[in-house]
Amino acid sequence: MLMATAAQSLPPIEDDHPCFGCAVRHLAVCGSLESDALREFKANGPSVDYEAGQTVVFEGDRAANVYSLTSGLIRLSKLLPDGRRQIAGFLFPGDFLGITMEEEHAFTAEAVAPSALCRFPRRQFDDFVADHPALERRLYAVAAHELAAARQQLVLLGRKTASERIASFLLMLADRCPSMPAGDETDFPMSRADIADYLGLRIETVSREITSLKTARVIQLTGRHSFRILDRGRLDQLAEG
Amino acid sequence: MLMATAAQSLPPIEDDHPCFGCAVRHLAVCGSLESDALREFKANGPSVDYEAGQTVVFEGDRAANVYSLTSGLIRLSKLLPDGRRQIAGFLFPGDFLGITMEEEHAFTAEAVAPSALCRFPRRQFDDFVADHPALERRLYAVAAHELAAARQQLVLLGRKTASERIASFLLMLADRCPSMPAGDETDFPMSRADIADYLGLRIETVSREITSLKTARVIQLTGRHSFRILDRGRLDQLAEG
DNA sequence: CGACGGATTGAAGCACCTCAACGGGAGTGG
DNA sequence: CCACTCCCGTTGAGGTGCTTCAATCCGTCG
Repeated sequence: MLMATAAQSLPPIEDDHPCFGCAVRHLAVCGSLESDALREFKANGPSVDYEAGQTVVFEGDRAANVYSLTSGLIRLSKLLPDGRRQIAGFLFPGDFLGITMEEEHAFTAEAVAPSALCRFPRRQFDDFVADHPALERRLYAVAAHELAAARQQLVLLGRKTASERIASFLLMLADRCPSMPAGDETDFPMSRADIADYLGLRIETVSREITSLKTARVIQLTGRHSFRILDRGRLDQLAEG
Repeated sequence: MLMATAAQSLPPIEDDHPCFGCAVRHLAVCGSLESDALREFKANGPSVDYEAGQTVVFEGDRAANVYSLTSGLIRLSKLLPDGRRQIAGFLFPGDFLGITMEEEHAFTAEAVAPSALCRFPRRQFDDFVADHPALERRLYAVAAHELAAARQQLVLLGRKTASERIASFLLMLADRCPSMPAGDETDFPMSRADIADYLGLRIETVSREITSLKTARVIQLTGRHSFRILDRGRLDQLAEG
């Protein structure tokens, strides 16, 4: 129903359109473009694939390209000199990679799972955006949304306890990537190490807190990388502090 | 010299212009507008003043207005149900308040020091932005910049130690608000409590770490709310981890 | 089967927090 | 002018939540 709503406002495209069948057009920045404009846009943006673990952009690289994620999962991270790592966020299908006015990427982007992206040369992308106000607005909306999410994460990292962080994280996952068949199950492709570096914890702590939630019958582990929420109210309560 | 550079690209305005003499036009979003457009813009944006401690917008308030800070200092914060507080950022003169596509403000904005802002009704502001691509681009640039700053802060909160956080904070201050007369001195108007809630620490820890830096001759306290950097290299090193 | 990497569990340590006392500058009133 | 108070910041002592170090478990793959 949500998709239908989004689809209603989505400009229609033809069967032979290069973006026909794109599963995330209603989510991505592309969704703001009319058929012809989108065709022109996509002409500059070949699809590129990355395997799990591969790096899309390195921190400090010249920001020569921007990307739109069509499938898979990307992590944005930064490394301190001594090896400590912080993951600033995950990109899900439909998300945009390359919100910056700087010359260099500030964060490393790596594929967590096999991922496909549309890649656009930065220069051409900027020119194209300048000619398409709807796209520019959409980009601003995306940036504003990412900013709000990042600030929300600041609250988590600055003030929440380990169990509150885990609860918040599980809720976020349940919201963003519900498993396809059974709606009540959620699977997450990232490792415990990724979760830890995203939540500012150690993997042992992540493991312990997840076990603790399991023991308390708040969640049920349906696999190493999937779970089911048993007591949503309790989880909400925990996440809020 | 920096100001001169910025001023070169700044559209000139007349002596009788309502924004004539505005000290932050080269920093603010307004800087992207030509004289006439700026005049029209400012016609919708009266100046409003707040005293230290007063709230500009409450978390959850309908986002009816947006603001441009012309002088003073604003903090963006969020409160957890049990009173824990996290400050997501500080706004300095020239900064924009109201980057959001949501209906409600996600954070509370309070004046840390006496502050003056130009206030614009959100609706009119959006309409105006839609008619002025240069302003729209500037807003996107501002949002991208804020996003990068927020993500950098995520690294600090997630992975840095107390002394690294303090070092990073002092460097940020030295960068953003150098005291007017002597360039090597920096004063900061916020309390230890504000610093603590920004860095995810307790005030006692902030106090101890500052004392520690003072004892190590890395900084010199020139007052309760001002300091001088004695060993920049060491401070950089500490901040990096 | 044996080895490897990711995840879990246990025990001990430490960085930061909590609680509590003290200090010092600003404002007030005698 | 001093005494008093209040608020903010500092300092000290003890506690704890998460980390660190280490062992074990388990699914996967050669």
